[in-house]
Amino acid sequence: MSRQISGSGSKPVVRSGEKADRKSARPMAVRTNEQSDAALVAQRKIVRRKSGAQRCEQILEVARDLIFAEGFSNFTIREVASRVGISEAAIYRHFKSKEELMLALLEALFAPWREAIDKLVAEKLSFARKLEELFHLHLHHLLNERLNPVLFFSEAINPQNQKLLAVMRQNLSYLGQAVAAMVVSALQKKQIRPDVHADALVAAVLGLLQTSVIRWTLQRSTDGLLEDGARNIAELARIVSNNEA
Amino acid sequence: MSRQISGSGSKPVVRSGEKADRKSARPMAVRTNEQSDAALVAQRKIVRRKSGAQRCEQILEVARDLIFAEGFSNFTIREVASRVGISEAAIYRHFKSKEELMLALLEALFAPWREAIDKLVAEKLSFARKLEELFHLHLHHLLNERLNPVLFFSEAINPQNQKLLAVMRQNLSYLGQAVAAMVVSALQKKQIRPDVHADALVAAVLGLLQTSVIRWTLQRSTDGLLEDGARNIAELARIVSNNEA
DNA sequence: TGTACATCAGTGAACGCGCGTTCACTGATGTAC
DNA sequence: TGTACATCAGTGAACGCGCGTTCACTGATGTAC
Repeated sequence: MSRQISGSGSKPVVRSGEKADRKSARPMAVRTNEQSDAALVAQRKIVRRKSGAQRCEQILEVARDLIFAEGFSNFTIREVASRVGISEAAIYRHFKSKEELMLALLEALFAPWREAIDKLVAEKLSFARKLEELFHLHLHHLLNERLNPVLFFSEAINPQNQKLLAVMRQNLSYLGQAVAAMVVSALQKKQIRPDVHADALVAAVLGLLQTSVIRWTLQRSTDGLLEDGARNIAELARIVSNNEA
Repeated sequence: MSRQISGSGSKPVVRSGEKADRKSARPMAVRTNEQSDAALVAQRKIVRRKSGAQRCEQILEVARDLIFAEGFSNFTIREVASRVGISEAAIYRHFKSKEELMLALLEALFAPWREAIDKLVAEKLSFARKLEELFHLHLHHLLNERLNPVLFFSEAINPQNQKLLAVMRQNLSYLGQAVAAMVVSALQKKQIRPDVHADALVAAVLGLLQTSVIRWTLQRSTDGLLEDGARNIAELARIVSNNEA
């Protein structure tokens, strides 16, 4: 898009120097003879190595931060490599392609989220409390763990990549099933009015969760996000609660 | 992404010939002396002109179809131009930049949608009926008028373009205000249980609408979409309806 | 009814850029003897 | 404890490609006289 507005700067800078700075982590304004090991290493363009596993984690972490903070458009192999402090080619030592990197990132993001949901479903709490906890859990993962809606939407938008789309669908349906389990259990325990349709309630809960996500995505601000969302979901729980029981 | 899989084909084809074929609209396998005017025109690379307004509309129409069917990733000036049957440069006679084209497209998409919503809000119907109509209206515009969620999400994802993001936000809040107006009116007319919080109900309605959109975006199928959505929103209306009145 | 001319919708070719990916090569690291 | 060597994480430079955009130019169209 607005390519002429190269506001981000920092791109046409000599990259090797950049990396060295990041690694040696000291001013090093003018090179003198009493250079440190780090500086020498930097001059020789040798980067301290990390084991494969460590580096993989680091790359995923950087990618996660990058997408969370700046969206998908800035998520390039060049940018990830630059932030990690290695060359673009080095990324390919750890991930076969950009797509592989993205799939690995998705798994790293969604796995803990699914675990947390599982744990919650199994807990012995009232329906209202469970909804409340689910909402907090969901937003916690979105905001603090950077399980990013951006990631989520992005490949729904570029349906060229069927694998990523499938992963998205899978995780969304996971959430749906968890909510359905909660609703069914609450109906059995008569915590919910018996005339409430389970499917509709599930849809309403998912809708409220998604509304919060979309609101955050569009506003990029957490102002009132948790409060409003929690209030709405509590109100939904109250409306369907079985007062006669 | 998967660039090696150049499955889409049709890209590295000589482009001028492609255009000519589209215009002359006949086989024209081997050129003979008894060529038609159209073929001659094609040979001379002269495309029958359209007035500015006509062409603008056509370009927007093509862009709309393209994004609706194939998502954002295929939405390029080249592709639009190719489908319209003119050169890329010609697009710039009608739109200053790709961004301008997108803003014009957004307006073309959202304006009728907003009008339809306004009309519905003003109508004299029960709350349940209004919700039902709103749901149908929303999905009708999404699916038939191709007011595309893809468009909607896409720039939420690339927050580099603040103008587009602003338009999205604006239209979403337009919908929110319309629903709020419906709810407030229904509360006044005592069609809704008086203990229902307006904000929460608005959020639930928006949530159900968004759920339908996300479901369609991820599944790209309308199977059961209208039925399920309508059932859920009817159920919501039923749950909050004032039975004592 | 011609004619002269401004305007306007079109053209093909090129541009600079950023992207994902690959290449041959380098030097550190771990390990077997 | 050295030494030889396979492996592995790194490098810089280049690649081909698709993108948005610009260029000088062309010929059709509408209009004033």
